[in-house]
Amino acid sequence: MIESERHRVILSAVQARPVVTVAEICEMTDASEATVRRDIATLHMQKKVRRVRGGVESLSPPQFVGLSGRPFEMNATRRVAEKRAIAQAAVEMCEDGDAIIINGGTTTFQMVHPLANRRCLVFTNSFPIAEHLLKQSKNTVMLAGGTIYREQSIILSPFDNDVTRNFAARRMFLGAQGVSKLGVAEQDPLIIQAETKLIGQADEVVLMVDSSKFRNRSSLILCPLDRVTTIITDDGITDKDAAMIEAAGVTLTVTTPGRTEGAQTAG
Amino acid sequence: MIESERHRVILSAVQARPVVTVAEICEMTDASEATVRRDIATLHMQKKVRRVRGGVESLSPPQFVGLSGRPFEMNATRRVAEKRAIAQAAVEMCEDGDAIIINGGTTTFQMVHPLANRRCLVFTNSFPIAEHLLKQSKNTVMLAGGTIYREQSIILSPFDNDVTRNFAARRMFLGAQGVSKLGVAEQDPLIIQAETKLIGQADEVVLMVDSSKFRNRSSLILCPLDRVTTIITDDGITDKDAAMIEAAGVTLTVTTPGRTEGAQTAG
DNA sequence: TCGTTTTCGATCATAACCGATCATTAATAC
DNA sequence: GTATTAATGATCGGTTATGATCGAAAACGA
Repeated sequence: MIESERHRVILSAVQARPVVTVAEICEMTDASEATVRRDIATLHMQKKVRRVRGGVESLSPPQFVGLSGRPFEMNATRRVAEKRAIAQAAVEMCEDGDAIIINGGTTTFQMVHPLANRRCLVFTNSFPIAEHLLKQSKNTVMLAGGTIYREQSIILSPFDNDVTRNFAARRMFLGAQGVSKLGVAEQDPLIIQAETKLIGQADEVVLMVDSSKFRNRSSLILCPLDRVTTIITDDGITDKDAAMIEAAGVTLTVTTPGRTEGAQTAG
Repeated sequence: MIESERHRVILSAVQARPVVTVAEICEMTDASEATVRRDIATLHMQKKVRRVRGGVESLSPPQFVGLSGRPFEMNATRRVAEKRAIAQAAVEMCEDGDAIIINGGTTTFQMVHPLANRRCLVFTNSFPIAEHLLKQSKNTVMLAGGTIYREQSIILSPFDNDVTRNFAARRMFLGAQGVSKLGVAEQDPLIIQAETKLIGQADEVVLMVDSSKFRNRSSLILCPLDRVTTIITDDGITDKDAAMIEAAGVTLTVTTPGRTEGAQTAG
């Protein structure tokens, strides 16, 4: 087995469960202990995994797994201030009693805090979002059924005929990896699959992306831009991108991360 | 089980109930008392848990409001020893790779700890069970879709065509409020509804009830006794009840709460 | 208060793990 | 074909974790 192959095996093993021992990896790869240790050292240097005595563990789970208090930690996510402001603006679009869909993602996750004292009907495919809303809010929570994918922390069912098809919402809130005139883009096929299932169940689609996402090029297009009703972003957006959005007939809401309240609407 | 793995287990266990004893952690991790003490000391230094005489406790007591405001954890503290012994015996029926269904309940919830180092495919309608298995075990977790009911902490969908129908398991593990020759009884119609959905998806049904449940009179019959393959209970069961079970052609497993190993099978 | 039981901390031998080194093998270049 | 390089596996010494033992300390019951 070649080196990159082993690395792949290790990475996938680590995301399948919290911790994998050296011996287990030896067995999986038919490599010697020495080689596995070298692989682990390499991946550790690349910050792909955390090395612990006896084996490796995933880099993310200490937060995602380590419940107690806040689910997956802010530290893991970049541009928290922007995401918080965007999430705040998103929640301000909701009223008590609304039926909304919140797709899993680090930006949408920020909605759980402003949602704390709302009473909406929330459908989500994100385990951390459901967990947080359950424990810290009075919203009614509905969850998609299926396998829980640890890495993405989303729940996805291979079957089409699940509870998702029976839920109709006024709005769906959605994060994404990239936005361009080609449409809304993601990187992970699994996430595409999960989002595609939900996107048809809402009248309006609200896309929540910080301004850096307009510079991202991701290969997988989720949907065209005109499927989106509203885009919420931060004030780092360029005039050119703003023009592009308005040209597509999409409402643009620009937030100012500094202030808590700060949400100015334009377009 | 390596160090970081044990730490995970401890953190997760502490979060499940207010205080966990050293002996309990030994059992969960297959480690010696000395090692567990060292682990506790380490976590205490890291301010992850509080070390108390006899075991560990959570740093944040208020965190213990489960999904609902109160009931889950409180309820779970009744007859814990019995429930844990029963859960232990239940897990011993499982092998790695098995597809099993675990219905929500305080008795079945105790299965999450012995399941820590198994690798099964677990389908559940219980949010807390999914949460714990996800965070502290290597098992693949599948979750039923639907509304999350805080009081019962189960997930239930009003629709029949959900992911549940596509899951076939070897065994289903089930708790109940009462058992008599009339059958398996519950008190909450919602729980009846949830259990009915699952009970048809498994070849064998394993009923986990502590011996006090044989004296309970609940009005809602879930299923007749002969739908159950095995009943696991504790040694408080009367000869009369044992005879009744055997007369119904059900295998009876009696556990001895005091001992760690203690599971004697008869019938 | 005393004696009993449980829990704790320290010590030590053992075992597991790690890092470094070196010989061997495989791949590639010349 | 050989030479060069990288990767791998085995070995070994040092380090760290582990489990058993035992005496001390703390809780408990009378």
